[in-house]
Amino acid sequence: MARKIPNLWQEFKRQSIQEAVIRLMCREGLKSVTMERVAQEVGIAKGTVYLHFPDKQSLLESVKNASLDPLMEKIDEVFRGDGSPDRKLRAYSLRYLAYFDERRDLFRILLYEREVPRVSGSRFRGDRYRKLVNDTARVIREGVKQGVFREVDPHNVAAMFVEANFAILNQRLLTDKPAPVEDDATLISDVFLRGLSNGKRRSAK
Amino acid sequence: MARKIPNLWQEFKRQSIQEAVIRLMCREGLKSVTMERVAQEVGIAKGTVYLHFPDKQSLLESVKNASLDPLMEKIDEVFRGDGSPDRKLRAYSLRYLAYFDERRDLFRILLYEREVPRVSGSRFRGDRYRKLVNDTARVIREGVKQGVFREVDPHNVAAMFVEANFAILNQRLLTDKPAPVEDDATLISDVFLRGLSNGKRRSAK
Amino acid sequence: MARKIPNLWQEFKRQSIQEAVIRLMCREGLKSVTMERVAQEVGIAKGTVYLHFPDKQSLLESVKNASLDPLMEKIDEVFRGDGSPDRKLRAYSLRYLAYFDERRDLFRILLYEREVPRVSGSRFRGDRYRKLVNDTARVIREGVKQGVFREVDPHNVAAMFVEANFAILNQRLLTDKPAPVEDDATLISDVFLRGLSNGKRRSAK
Amino acid sequence: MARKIPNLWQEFKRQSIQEAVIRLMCREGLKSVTMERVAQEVGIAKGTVYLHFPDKQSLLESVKNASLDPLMEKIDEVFRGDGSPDRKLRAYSLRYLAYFDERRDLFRILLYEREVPRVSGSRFRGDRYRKLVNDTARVIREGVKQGVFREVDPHNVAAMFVEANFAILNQRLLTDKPAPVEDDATLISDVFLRGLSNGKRRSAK
DNA sequence: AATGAATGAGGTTTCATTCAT
DNA sequence: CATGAATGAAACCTCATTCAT
Repeated sequence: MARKIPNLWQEFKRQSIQEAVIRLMCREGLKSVTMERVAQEVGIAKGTVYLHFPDKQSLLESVKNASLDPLMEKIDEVFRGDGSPDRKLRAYSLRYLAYFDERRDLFRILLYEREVPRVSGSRFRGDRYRKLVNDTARVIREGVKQGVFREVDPHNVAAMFVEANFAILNQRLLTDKPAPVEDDATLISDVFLRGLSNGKRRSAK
Repeated sequence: MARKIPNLWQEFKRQSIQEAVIRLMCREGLKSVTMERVAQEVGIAKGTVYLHFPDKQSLLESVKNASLDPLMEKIDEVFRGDGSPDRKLRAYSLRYLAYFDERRDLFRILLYEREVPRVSGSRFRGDRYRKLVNDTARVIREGVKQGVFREVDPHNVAAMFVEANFAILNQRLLTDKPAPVEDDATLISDVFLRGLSNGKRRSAK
Repeated sequence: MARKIPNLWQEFKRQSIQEAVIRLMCREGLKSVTMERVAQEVGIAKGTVYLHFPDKQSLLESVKNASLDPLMEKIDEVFRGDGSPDRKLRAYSLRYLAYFDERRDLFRILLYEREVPRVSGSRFRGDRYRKLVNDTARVIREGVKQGVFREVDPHNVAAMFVEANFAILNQRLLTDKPAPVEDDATLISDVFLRGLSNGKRRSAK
Repeated sequence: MARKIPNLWQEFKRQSIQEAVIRLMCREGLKSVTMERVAQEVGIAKGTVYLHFPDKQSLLESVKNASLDPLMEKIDEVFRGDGSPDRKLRAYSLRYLAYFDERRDLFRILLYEREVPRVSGSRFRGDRYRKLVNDTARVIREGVKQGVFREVDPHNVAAMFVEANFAILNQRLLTDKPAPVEDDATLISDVFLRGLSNGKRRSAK
């Protein structure tokens, strides 16, 4: 039990550093995020940062992860829930857009600026992205099995869906005053759910 | 006419340099693309590169443009043609995926690696991306006007469509043996055309 | 008190670098003063120089200032003293010439060589030069008010006086064996004090 | 006689280049005076400049000389004339200040900007400067011999005189709207002629 | 005589990382 | 654990000068 205290303390400092990075990014742009400035911002010495992160790459990665993990959890939750597949997809879009709507400043940098590690080289090789697509694919596969969706390749459609959400996200991040989250989320869902809708079931309705 | 020769020669050298960059990128990754190495690769002096490109940024940009411009032209051609809006979208997907299928190596880096200039900071602010979305939006707007598509926001849907194509592109670039281009192109078109299909027209069927 | 030690150490290293610059200047000329060579001369790494001076410009500037400040202080002292205006001018010349008589080597470069920052572009716009002229003008104005000097434009005459001292300084720096400092100082003062002498006072003789 | 034509032509081109340098200096500052830009400005090739000047240093030097030579000639003329020594000094100041009053732009750069060769390293080692002081010294020596001036070291006083004129010149170049040339010239002459005046002669008056 | 493409030495600056204290 | 001075590789860019045509 005495072991746990330092761990908590360690964890606290890790977070302090990550937050400093975020503050720096938002305030002065990625270019200003040097190990020196980060340490300064936390109020510790440059060398100390290296006690918590092996190198800069890892630090930025961890910041990105820390920023995206809550979203991933929310989506996990949605997917693990017991709504129907189409409802799950609708919920996905809504949560997704809503999440980025807060902290627009941060994500503008985290997503757009080159040099933020795309987790092992590229956003598209990232575990996170793959998991997202896979999980979505599972939902779609489920929908197909249930006859809610027509016969399509779940994995490909999932990629399209994820990416389409990303597209709208980008439109929103770049617009100064985006439309209400609900409207855009509905747009995505509508296009996709129609696109996936099973003719039979529909006419049956 | 004697005047044209040096221009051709200049152009040839510009291309030699661009090709050196591409070779370097593919062989050793973007990190190895320094002005020094590029010059070495071409077999000229560092300073000579600067006779053809004002700075590194411009060089990388030109490489990217040179790589993507032919695609943009093909798509322009499709959009300027006189097919119906839905046919245009189908053609878009097909040309798009087919184009990247050649030169997979190059685009893996050009698209994924951070630090390749996204033309003024970000792929999503890039002129090319904007133009693509705008042009696509025009097609969709046309489709809506003609009653082929239901009432949607053409710009947002265009963004989704463009990005969905990109999604599939990514899937293909990351897979070792992707499905036939036609299959994937059909998938995209099917989802979107269904998703956009006008109820009335449907019922008219 | 323990805090003061690093500050002293810092200051010491700053001075080591400045001295290296001076040594380099004197030995091999200004052209050889590159950041690389300076570091080499001190026996530290190139980057370390930048821990003490933000850039090369600042370094050279600081060397010049460090070299001239003691003189400025001496002259300030003279001017703040309570001698009569003519005595102050005499003292000025004497201190001025005496100061440069030591360290002739250094000043030959510091004053003559192009490229030593003239503090904001030119020796004649420099704060130091302006202050010198202004302070001298004040002394002359005082002399005029007291009736020691005849009515002249204090600022213009001050410029002449300062520059005439500089002229003699140059003559001295360029001669291998200059006359005694006192003789030259007396010469300047004599010419100027006569030139400024008030007719009335004269006739009073 | 056929030989003379190419010489004139050569001379013309030399001057074209010098003028280009002057234009460039005045328009964009010394930093923009690269061999490339100079050639561009003349409308010839970079290499051609080197047919007329062995290197950049020489070019700038020649520009400075070409700009100052006419002044030197005027002063020579004055000194060779048969006025009395004091009249010669008065004339010197007048011509000197008047000369710089035209072309203020050019001389601001030529005199102030570092990096314009001071002719073999320094303005004070320059032949021109030395000649000026020597010639002036000769005039003063003459004045002493004639009993117009009291016994002083002609060379040192000459240096002071030359430099004092320079001082006023600087004041004028730096002021936006300087006093009339005559006023400043009179000031210098008055101070110096008084300072040099022979007591006896005066009282004799 | 003229050209101008090519050179490459030379310079400044940045910053991730190390390590002695 | 923490520090922060020191490092030095690495990158970009400039431009005077040369020389084959």
